[in-house]
Amino acid sequence: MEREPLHRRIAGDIERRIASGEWRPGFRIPIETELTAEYGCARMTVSRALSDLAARGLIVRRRRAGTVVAHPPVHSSALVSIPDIQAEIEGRGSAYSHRLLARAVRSARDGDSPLGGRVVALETLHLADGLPFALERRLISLDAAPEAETADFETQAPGGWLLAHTPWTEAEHRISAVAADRETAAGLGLALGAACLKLERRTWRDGQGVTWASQTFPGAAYDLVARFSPTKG
Amino acid sequence: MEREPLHRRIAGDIERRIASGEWRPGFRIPIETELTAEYGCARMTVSRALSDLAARGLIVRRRRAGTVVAHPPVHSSALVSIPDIQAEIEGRGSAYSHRLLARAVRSARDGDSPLGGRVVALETLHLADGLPFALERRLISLDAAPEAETADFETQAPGGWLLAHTPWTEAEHRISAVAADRETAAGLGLALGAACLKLERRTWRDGQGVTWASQTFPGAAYDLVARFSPTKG
DNA sequence: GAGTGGTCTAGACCACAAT
DNA sequence: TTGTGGTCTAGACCACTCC
Repeated sequence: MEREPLHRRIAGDIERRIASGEWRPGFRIPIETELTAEYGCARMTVSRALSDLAARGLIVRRRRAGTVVAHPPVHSSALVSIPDIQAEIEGRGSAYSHRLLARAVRSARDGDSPLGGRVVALETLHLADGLPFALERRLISLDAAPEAETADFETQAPGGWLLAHTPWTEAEHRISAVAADRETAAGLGLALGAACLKLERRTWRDGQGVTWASQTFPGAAYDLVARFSPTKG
Repeated sequence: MEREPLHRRIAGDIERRIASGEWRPGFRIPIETELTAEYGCARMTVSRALSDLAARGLIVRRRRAGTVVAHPPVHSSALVSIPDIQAEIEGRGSAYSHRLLARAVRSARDGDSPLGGRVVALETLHLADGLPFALERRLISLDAAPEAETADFETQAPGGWLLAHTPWTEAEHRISAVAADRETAAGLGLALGAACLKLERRTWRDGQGVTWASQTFPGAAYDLVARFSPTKG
C-alpha cells in the first residue's frame, strides 16, 4: 500500500476545490497557519504544498496579501490560448465584434467525435475592426452544458461563454492548412481556394466531451507563435 | 538589493553545469550530503534545490541509485518536437529519406533574423516512402556551429545534425498557412497556389542565434496535434 | 506596525533499490 | 544490508506590503 505524502494530499485537496469551482479565481484561500491547524502538521508541510501549486500557476501567493486562486486557467503554452479570439484581437488593439450566423439544436452524429446526446450547433463570424477575422463552427454538448440551450450567443461569443460556464480539463488542438471552401470564402471575403489556417479544438471536462470548435483564418492574416525555453518547464 | 535564496543558487549552479555540457545526460551528480557540505547548509535546502530541478525534468532522482542528469532535453509539449521530421515519418511506419537540393555559404542578410555573420544556406526535400513530404529551407549560423561549414548534409539531414552538434536553449515556432509558390509546388508535387502548412522555427543557444528553418508541408497531408491537461503542469 | 509568505536549520524516521 | 532520497517537525528570522 502506497502512502500519499501529506503535502501532496493538501495540494490535491486544494486543487480539487479549485477544479470543482468551489474556490473561484480571486478567492482567498486559508492562510498557512490555518491550514497547519486543519491538517495538524508543521507549517513547512503546508508551505511546500502551496509552493508546488504556485509553481504550477494554480494559485498566486503574496506576502501580507495572502494566497488567492489564480485567475483563469493559466496556460503556459501560447498555443493553448489561441482560441480566445476576442482576447487576441483586443490584445493587438483592435475592436472586437462577432455575428451569430446560424444556430440549431440537434442530435450528435457519428462525426461529432467527443460529443454525444444533443448538441447546440453554432456558426459565428469574428470581426476585428469590423473586418472578418475568423469563421467559427462549434458544437456544444448539452449534457455537459445544459444552459447552452438558452444562452444568448449574440451577446457573448460561444468561446467566452463556455470558458465562464464549463471550464475544460483536457483539450486537443489540431492545426492544418486548408483551401477555402465556398462558405468560408464568402464569410471571410476570400477567393475560393485561398490558403487558410484551420484550428480544430476539442475539449473535455473530466472525461466528458464539452465542445468541438473549428476556426478558420485567412492564411495571409494570421499565424501562431510559440516560444519555448526547455529548461524552464 | 535582492538576495537570491540559497536553494535557487544551488539549483542555478547545477543547471548551468548541465546547460554548459559539463554534466552530460546520465552523469551522476553529487549526493545530497556532499552538496550539503559544499554549500555549508542544511540538507533540506539542497533537497529543495534538487526537487525543483527534478520537477522541471532536468534531473532524475532515485533512492539508492542517486541523482543523474536527465537524458536529452525533455520537451513536454508535442509542438516542440514537430520539426524532427525524420522521427515523425519513421514513427508512423514509413521509410524516411531526404535529398539535399542546394547548399551555399554566404553572409547573413537583414531578413535572417536571429542570425549574423556567415551562414550556411540549405534546401532539403524530405521524403516518406519515397514521396515528397516536406520542403525545408534552413540557415545555420557558422558562429554558433562552425562545423556546419564542412558537415555532410547529404548523409544526415540538417535538423538531426544540428540537434546532435548544437542543441538549442530557446526556440520560437511560427505556424501559418500559405499558398504554394512555384518552387514549393514543384518540390512537393502540388498545384501552384495549393494550401500548405508552413512551420518556421528559430532557435537560440544562450542568446546566440543558431538556426532558422522553414518547413512547408502539403496542407492535405499534414496537421499538428497538441493535447493538454492544464492541471498537469 | 503587524500579518503574511519565504527561507532556513538540525535534527528524525521511513521507503526504496542496488548490492 | 546499506546507501540514497522523501518526508516531516518545531522551531527561527527575515522580507515584503497592506493598513
